Amino acid sequence: MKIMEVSEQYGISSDTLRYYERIGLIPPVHRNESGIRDYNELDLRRVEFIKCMRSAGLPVEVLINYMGLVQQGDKTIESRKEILIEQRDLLASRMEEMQKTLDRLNYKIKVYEKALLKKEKEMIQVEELMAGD
Amino acid sequence: MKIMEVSEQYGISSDTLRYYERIGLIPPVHRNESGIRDYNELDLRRVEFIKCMRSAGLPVEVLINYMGLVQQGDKTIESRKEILIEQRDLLASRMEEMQKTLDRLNYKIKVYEKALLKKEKEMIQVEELMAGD
DNA sequence: TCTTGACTTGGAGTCGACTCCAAGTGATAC
DNA sequence: GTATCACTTGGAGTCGACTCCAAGTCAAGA
Repeated sequence: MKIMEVSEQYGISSDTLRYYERIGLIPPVHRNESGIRDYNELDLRRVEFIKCMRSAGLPVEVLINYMGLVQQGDKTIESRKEILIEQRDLLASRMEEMQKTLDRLNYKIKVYEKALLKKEKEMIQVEELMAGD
Repeated sequence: MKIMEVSEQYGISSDTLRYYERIGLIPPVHRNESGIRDYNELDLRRVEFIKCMRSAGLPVEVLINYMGLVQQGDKTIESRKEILIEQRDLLASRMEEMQKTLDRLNYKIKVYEKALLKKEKEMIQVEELMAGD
């Protein structure tokens, strides 16, 4: 699969895909005879994993570190697990924070809706007054 | 309340508080006779609101826009409500995305735990072998 | 054969959101 | 009264994460 197709399939620009490879976030991608990137199954799985983790805001640096450990095989499982636990906890607490904000936004929206209803009512009263009955 | 106290109370650097004021995110803060910021009740409520919204990732630009409308009074309630609804929906969908990642992290952590248990078991078997019974 | 177009590289530029800095002022502590 | 310290300003610098660019290579089509 060529870089453009990967880019379209995952919604990641080819610039970003190359950037990820350059900084070592994704190990060197498989190439064809002409030296052009030809993503294989494993490459795609990595792209998809990174996309998922990045979409939740996990820092690139942490992911570089994690992916490096994956490359080193089973002896790094313990430290990989620790990284994931740390990031999971951070993610969970960010989500709690966001939930608070979400609740607050919903509350404010409700308040505004009430205010708008009240306004409308007043308008109707004015109309009735102007109708003169 | 002086800028340093506000900074400590809300965990926002005084540089950031001044920055927020400069870009119009927070309307000019009350000053004492010597021209030094002296946050009053209303100023503090605004700081707290901004802190909450920023902690969930609402963009500064959107908040500047919203705060500007608040300053213009009741005639802007409709557009303010629309902004909040848009941001609420964006926030909710970001949280859904994050939930997927959270689930995936939890799953991977479990897999790693199993792998570690298996490893440990093998170690014990090796020990038993070396004990020679 | 020449052009088109997708790819390659390394490096520079951008963006959002701060964060730091230098130079200056004014009030409190010794 | 002078030293210290928090404050003031405008502007420059930083950081993370891309995003864009120029110059070059290569394969396929008119």
